[in-house]
Amino acid sequence: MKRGMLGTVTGLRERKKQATREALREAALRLARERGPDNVRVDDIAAAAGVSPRTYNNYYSSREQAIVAAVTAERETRVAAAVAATPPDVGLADAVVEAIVAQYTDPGDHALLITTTPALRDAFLGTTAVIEHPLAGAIAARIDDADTARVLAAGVAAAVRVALERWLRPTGSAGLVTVAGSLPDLLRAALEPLRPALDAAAG
Amino acid sequence: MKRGMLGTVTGLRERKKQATREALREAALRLARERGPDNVRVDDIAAAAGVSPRTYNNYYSSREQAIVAAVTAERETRVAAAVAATPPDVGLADAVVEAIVAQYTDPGDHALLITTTPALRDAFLGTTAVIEHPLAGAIAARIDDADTARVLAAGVAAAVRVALERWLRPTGSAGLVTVAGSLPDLLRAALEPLRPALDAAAG
DNA sequence: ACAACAAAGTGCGTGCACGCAAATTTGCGC
DNA sequence: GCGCAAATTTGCGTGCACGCACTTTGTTGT
Repeated sequence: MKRGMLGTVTGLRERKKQATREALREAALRLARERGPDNVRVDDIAAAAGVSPRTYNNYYSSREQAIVAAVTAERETRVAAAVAATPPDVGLADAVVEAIVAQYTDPGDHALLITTTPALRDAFLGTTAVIEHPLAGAIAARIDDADTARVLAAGVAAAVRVALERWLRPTGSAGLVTVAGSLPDLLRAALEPLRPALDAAAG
Repeated sequence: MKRGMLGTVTGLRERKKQATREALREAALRLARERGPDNVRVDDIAAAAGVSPRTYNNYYSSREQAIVAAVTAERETRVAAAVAATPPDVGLADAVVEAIVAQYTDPGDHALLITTTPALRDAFLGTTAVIEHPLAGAIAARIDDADTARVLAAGVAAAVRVALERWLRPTGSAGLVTVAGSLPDLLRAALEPLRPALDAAAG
């Protein structure tokens, strides 16, 4: 198997695969915008991407995943990269928090699309799990304990999920205020309680 | 609607509902043991519990949930109760860790059944999310910040999930040792990195 | 260039989750 | 007891995820 100097595979196969992946998620996003998320069948997405319906499920394992994948793109790798690129004199807690906040600051406003449908909300919240492994790798590079890094990454991902839940809920249940501030603020607030754990592991 | 002095509903309706729930999960567990998890259709479970197949999905939203629900029973409420019952002179971190370890010490050995099928493994790992809300309540009773409690509970749940993943994986991928110790040990190890966060919130 | 091989795409069949609306059961005041 | 309103159960239809076997398409060694 021919490979580039870094782990990236240069073969036509792999390029075609990524192209199909991208075609699928972009088709999904476009159709969801046009018709509304509920009026898009999985067959439509597959047809728009020029593949069979069965192939769709070789790439995405639920109808909603393609849509949220188009929105979140490659957020997970960029979070990990941002942590890895942070100079060592910045504390681990700061590195992680800033990386998260930066990557979750949404340039294009996809919030409207996501909040529309409950199933999309859930799929979107599920994406927090994806950052877990890359982030664990980035943290492990700064502390020398891979197991601890894994737990911390999982904790961070969980905190991010909590922040996103608060952001997506207009109101709690009964009259309680639950000030839904800006997403960056919510993220910082949710990550705050984990700072001691990150600092302790890095110290 | 008539209610007891505590939140519990005394009506026949609610009792029947819980009875159905229990009948379903016990039927699911029994059939899974008898035939093996893959040879149990959702219709069989419903029939064994004396309800229609459609009703099954009014109680459990996936085929595997009933089985794991039978195994985990009401672990989540007992974890929360254990934390709440811990005397205040015990640190929050100790209270949480011991409560988790105690409730995840499995009297009946269901490990064999769970590890058999990938889908069951996933469903079992999914149950960690259920302890999140009760645990958040119990933690919130000890620190006066509900938002922080929520994040900490989510972090703890995530750590438990990591521990369970390690427990269920015989080996990593390539030759790496990854000593899969006893579950209590794995739980303590996974929760260790979060202690600073718990202590900081309690202090 | 060509053959052998591996990997991705496809069609089909099965089981499943869930929305919806009709039928049944339960709780409660009379 | 009686009947009404609400909650629960049920049947049905639809869309979906995925295992499996097979075809198509890159890739690799000679």
